[in-house]
Amino acid sequence: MIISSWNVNSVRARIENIKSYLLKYKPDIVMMQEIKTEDINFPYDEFSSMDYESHVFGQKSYNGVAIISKHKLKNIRTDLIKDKLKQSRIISAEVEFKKKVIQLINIYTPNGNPVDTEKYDYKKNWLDSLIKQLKNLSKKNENIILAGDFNIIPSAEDVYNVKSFEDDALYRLEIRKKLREMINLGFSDVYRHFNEDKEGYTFWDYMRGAWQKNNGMRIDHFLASNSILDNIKSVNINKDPRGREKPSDHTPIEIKLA
DNA sequence: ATGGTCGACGTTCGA
Repeated sequence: MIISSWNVNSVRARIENIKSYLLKYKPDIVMMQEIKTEDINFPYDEFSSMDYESHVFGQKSYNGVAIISKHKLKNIRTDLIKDKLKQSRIISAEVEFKKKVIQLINIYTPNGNPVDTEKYDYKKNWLDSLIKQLKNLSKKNENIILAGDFNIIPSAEDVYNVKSFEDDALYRLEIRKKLREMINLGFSDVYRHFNEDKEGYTFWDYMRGAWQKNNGMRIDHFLASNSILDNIKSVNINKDPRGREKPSDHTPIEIKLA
């Protein structure tokens, strides 16, 4: 089973790019972020005609997350985080795999820039709320896959020019520590589990020819409960969609379960 | 040097 996470930067603007990806790589489940639309305008029919069911937590113009799946998903939840601003940034669902119920949690963490503003505080509070919830959920179900756009660069080797990011909301020590807190609850950064020091960028800005110059960063992640690591056979950052026409600024990261 | 580029119920904001 292939599970993919992809910040699509508008599901409607990206629909042809997404369909090409689904046709070519046939992921079983895609956890999407930044769909940038209300539920009512989500392209349900496009995906159902390709045998995907859709579960959507949308929002007008900004944010929004969704999970599309070829397998039946259960217990869809969008209430896992107390969000003062009521932004649509988290959706979870359960999928059964080899007699195990795996809880899939799809997140779009606030960007947090510029630092030392209410935006930065919102990111910190949002992450604190997520950590608290993860702690609770881990007690109930030891099989959790948390994926999405974390807007966190884990380490210096995960960004093209660390000097310019030292005081950025994606890399500040305080923010990296929150990722560490999550991992310390009993999770692994799946990409780093399989790749000790290999570059694994998932995002390249539209500006300044970042893609052509490979000025990227690794901010889209899969965290998996250590108890299900044995079921994860591989991880792949699929750079194909980023190089196509009308790309998102992010590219999908995929894990294979068996 | 505050540029550059995307997307959205856009004439500006968020990334």
